[in-house]
Amino acid sequence: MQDLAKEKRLDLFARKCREHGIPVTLQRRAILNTVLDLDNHPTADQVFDAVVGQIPSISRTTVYRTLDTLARLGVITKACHPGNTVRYDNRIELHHHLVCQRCDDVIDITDARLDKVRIPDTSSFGFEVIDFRVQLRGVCRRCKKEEDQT
Amino acid sequence: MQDLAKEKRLDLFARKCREHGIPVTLQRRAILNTVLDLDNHPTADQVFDAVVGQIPSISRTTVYRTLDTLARLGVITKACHPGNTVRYDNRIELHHHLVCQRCDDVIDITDARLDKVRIPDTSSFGFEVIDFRVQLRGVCRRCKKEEDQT
DNA sequence: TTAAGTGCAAAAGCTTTGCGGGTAG
DNA sequence: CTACCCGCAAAGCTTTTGCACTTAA
Repeated sequence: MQDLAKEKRLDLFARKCREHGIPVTLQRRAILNTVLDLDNHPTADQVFDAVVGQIPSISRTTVYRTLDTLARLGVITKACHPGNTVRYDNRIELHHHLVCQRCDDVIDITDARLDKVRIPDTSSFGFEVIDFRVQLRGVCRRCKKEEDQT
Repeated sequence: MQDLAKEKRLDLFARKCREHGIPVTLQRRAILNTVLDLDNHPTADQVFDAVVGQIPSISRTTVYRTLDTLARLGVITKACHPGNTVRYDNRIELHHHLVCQRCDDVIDITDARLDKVRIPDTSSFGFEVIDFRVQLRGVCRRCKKEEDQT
């Protein structure tokens, strides 16, 4: 990521910390900084490997905790990525997903307008598109209720 | 899932097995059957818990292996679902993903037309949409090359 | 018959937890 | 000063591997 964009993100981070009353620590800054440099959807472990270069004494635990914190603050996002904890889906026809950002629940929806999305040309990536899916990200009914009670 | 749809899917499975020359075993049928009943994007472990009721002697290993096989045959799909192996994304602005179904790699793309997707009304789910992302699923350059060589 | 699948046990990964010492505000 | 954070070690999960036995075609 470019330096200017990085500066802006670090500022955003500082502001969010003040808003939420959480301290800006050396480790948090270093971890954010590292994620901004890593461009390909790293796992927590990959971030750890990269950040150890800057702070040799840092622990895995801190990296896991901090990434979660940064995502909660909205300074980075969690990517929906096929990973170790795979979920299986018994629908093979075109459909879409509501993904709750609080509880990670996924709800199926069908919508004719979404089905008609025009697929962009991906040949410059050498990528052949077979099908697609729209993820609508937000907050589900249950989590919204819990929020209201707080 | 309704009985008719289930029958059709079990037939599809049988056909795919013949095509690929792999045996239709008792376990595979039971596991597929179970996934078709389970409607909410189950993990392998949740499928195991459900299928043990039918075949008490079945092992976790078989469930893991079979789900992978079924997904390879295209009889079920893997859902991109936030799970244990979370990936983090340093982009917080609107963008989309090319997801390779062979190697699980994710490539970022931006596309003005995709950005303009009309979000459907999700109020009947009590779901509040905050943003969205289009996943284009297919085969990446590297995997396509490997396929050609085989 | 025979290639492939299955179950078991053990290993390998990944992530979380509890706790004493340390640090930002 | 004081609440919150950090590192460590250990526990807890989930998933994969190697091997001998069993089974579908």
